[in-house]
Amino acid sequence: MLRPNENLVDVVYFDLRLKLQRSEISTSDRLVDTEIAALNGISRMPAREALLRLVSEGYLVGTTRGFAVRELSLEDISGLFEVRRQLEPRAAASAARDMSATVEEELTAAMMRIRRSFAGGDMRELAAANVDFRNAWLRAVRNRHMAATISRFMDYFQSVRLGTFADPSTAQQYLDGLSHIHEAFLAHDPLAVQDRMTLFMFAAEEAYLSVRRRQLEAAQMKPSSRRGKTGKGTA
Amino acid sequence: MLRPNENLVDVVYFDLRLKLQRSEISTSDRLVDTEIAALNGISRMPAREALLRLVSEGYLVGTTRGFAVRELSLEDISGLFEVRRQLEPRAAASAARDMSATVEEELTAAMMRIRRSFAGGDMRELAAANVDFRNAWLRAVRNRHMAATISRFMDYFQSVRLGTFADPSTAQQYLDGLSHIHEAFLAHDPLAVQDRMTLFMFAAEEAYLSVRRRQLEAAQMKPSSRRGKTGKGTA
DNA sequence: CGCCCGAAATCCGTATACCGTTGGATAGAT
DNA sequence: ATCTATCCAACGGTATACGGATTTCGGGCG
Repeated sequence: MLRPNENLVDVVYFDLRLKLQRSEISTSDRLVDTEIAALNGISRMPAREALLRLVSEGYLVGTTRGFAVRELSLEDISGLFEVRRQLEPRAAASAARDMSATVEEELTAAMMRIRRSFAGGDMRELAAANVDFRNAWLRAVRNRHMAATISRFMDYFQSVRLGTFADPSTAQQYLDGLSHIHEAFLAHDPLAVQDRMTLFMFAAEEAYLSVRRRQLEAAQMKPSSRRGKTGKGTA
Repeated sequence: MLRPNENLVDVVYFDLRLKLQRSEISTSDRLVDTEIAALNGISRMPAREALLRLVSEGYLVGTTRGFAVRELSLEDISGLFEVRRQLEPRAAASAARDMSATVEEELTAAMMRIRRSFAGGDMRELAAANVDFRNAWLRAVRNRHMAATISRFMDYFQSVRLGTFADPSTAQQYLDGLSHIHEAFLAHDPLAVQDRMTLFMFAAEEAYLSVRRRQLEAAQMKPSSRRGKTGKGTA
């Protein structure tokens, strides 16, 4: 995420982007410019431009009846993870090298929040804490192009993320992997971070693929179901 | 580059993107929506939306007096190349593995065009042929997310590219490096492609940094000079 | 009772209009 | 002649309006 400069387009854009990150918009929702405009007390154009931007960045797709969150195909997931594997381990390693004490604290705070929500079984909270964790180390990445690219590729998965925590053994595996990464960060060991992040990436890809496969199978059984409201609420 | 679907925004967007790739828009030019609209016989909004999209993708920057091509700082160049180094060698390797005969021919055709324009001293033609070469192998990259990301990162350098061919020894080095890559492609040797592409990336980074450094020094001497027209011409 | 056809609503794409800001130009003063 | 203050035009941002395509809904016919 960058800078909410001061124009209406950016306001709407970052608002929607945040909602996307938090999985507050489901795939059955339809985002309509007039509706968003009304909710924010503005005209169509800024809302529309924000939506178009999200489309051009690949988060949404335009339909004949409103905009919808993009659904990832299995090929998409594989492809996106191939890119992530090339970038994230290396970037995390550089973050481990350059990390400040502040970032370290944020990382630990996020990790604790993850453990808590995992223990409490709150999957939505877990997903949010997960975003915190990645944002924390991403802040330590000096290369802003690298950070922005990674951030973008991560955000594509928000629509599937919640599902990955459903299976307890997968979730446990996720928690272990992240703990290892966290430890390596605390040890300021870039190479360990890199290796563990690489392992984590492969496990994550597996998890996403299997979740998505199940989703697609379920959708094939029952290809019906439509309609949905947006779910906004900002000023 | 994707598909020119059929709406005016896309038409303008791809037109501008092509002009950017061909270095037909200089850093002193100012792109103004009304002007582009008039040239294409359309209203402000589609032109404006295309410009905003280019801004959000990082190709342009908005000023209070029209949009301008983004100038890369030395930090930008280093950062962008760090990402490119992570992606391109690997992607080129996969292209070498999966390449069809058609792509192989295109690659050779581009290589010949590069040699011709290099011998003829036509730098603009050389830059265009360079774009052909990368597009050829990029087409063989199955992962479209990978290809799109690489394509995007390459395009950031169009504003500097022409300058890198100015110095004869640098240009010769560039030609040699590319020839080696081409050979490796023809040999269908993914690992050789990967290694040579890696070497090429480092050399390219050096070249861009030094060109840009000279540009910035020159600009500091003579900080004046303004004004400039767009340079369009489509229907 | 179901299917087909037509009307209405929905929503995207495009056009036009207005306003505030900013940068430059012009004119006046030193 | 140069510096400064004021004015004006250019341009981006936002709002409103219109047209066309597509989907949905309802009524009539088989």
